[in-house]
Amino acid sequence: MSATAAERGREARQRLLGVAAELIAERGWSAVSTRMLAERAGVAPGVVHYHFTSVPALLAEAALGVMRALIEQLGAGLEQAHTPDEALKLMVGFLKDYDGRDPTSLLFAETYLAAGRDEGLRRALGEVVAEFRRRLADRLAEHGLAAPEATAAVLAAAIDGIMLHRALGPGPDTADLTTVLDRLITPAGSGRPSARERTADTP
Amino acid sequence: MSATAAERGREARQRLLGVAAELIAERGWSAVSTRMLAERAGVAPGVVHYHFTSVPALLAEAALGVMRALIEQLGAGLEQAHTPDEALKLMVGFLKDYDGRDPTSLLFAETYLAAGRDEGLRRALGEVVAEFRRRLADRLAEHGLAAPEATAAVLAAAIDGIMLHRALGPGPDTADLTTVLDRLITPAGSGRPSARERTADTP
DNA sequence: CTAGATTCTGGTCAAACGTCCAAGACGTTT
DNA sequence: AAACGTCTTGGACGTTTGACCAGAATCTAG
Repeated sequence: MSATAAERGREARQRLLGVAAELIAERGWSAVSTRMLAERAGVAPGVVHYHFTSVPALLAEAALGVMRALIEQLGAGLEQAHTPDEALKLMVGFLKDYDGRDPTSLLFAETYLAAGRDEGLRRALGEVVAEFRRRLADRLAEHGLAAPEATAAVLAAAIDGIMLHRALGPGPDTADLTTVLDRLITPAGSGRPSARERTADTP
Repeated sequence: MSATAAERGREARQRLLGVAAELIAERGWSAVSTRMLAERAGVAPGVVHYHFTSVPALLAEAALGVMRALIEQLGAGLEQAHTPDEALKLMVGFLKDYDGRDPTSLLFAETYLAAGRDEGLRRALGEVVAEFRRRLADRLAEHGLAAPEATAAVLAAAIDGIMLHRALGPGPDTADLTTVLDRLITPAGSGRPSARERTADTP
């Protein structure tokens, strides 16, 4: 088996993936070109089609890689949260880092849209989102919140939507956001969370 | 002044705007080309640059036109709503029509992203969203809801985010969605029954 | 040291791109 | 009839695109 040659190849491949994620955010999914990728990655144009079957295939692999890593990180954080409030705080904290104008947020949005035009990408991305929703719903259900799946879906969607809107201009600050989103996990008519609308048994 | 010639010109211009909105949704913002637009609009390629200074300028005008019209329509509906619940029902009703895979939803998302790469478009789109948020916040404030601006921002963002996520696969149905979003306009600890159970009492 | 993989280079290819323009078409005005 | 304003035509321009490939380079294995 080769060691140095294969390693350099793997490195070039990885560099291309990283550069692809950057460029998707900067220029938009369909505006990323073979030569752009090659130049920024510091390789000859031909290398792109040596490591990947096509440019869209490279973009899809790059985007899914970043998204899976991030979702995994956030999901792992959720496992540490002991109350829905902690989970919410964690998610709002994410909103601080990813404000809709940064490369990661843009990559997410671009990938969402590209998924609508690529069946394979759509399926893969759908799985990533579904898994995160499931993990969040599990956390919420553990604490007896009503309609945990729907709540998780709305919460996750709200986070993404807020990122999108923020890119257009200033929105509510973190404190106000937390106050409002907190309503989602604090059912009406209760003085304290998980006191009245409890429908599931906590283990 | 000419009459028929100018009229035909105006018609071709309008047709190009309509076709541009379609193609942005179908192919993505940066994948719409001069010849594509001309062919579908049934005009010669040269007509595009006769009526518009550039392709991006045409795309921006087309997208803003559609979005302004839609936001205006929804805003007008809000003026008719007498309670936050009615406003919420109206917005969830919109979600039924625009589910994230339809041309209008895609146009919205594409324009959001394109705005990040075009200062002029960003400003114009920001104004459209801000005006809608303002109208929604006014409605919510009229009924004494706490933090009406932040609530309106979150509600509007949640709607957009839900549309995005829906494009990837089935999410919660309308009823569950209404239940959860209802929490946003029915603060906890208010002592009042859930908004769903109330009918038309005004404080 | 040679034979065999693997990776990289730099260029070619047809096609499509945005933009522009000279010439034609058409109805109105003089 | 002639001149005019407005819109349309179809092609030309230079550039860039995705994909591809023959050969050079580099490394491993025998």
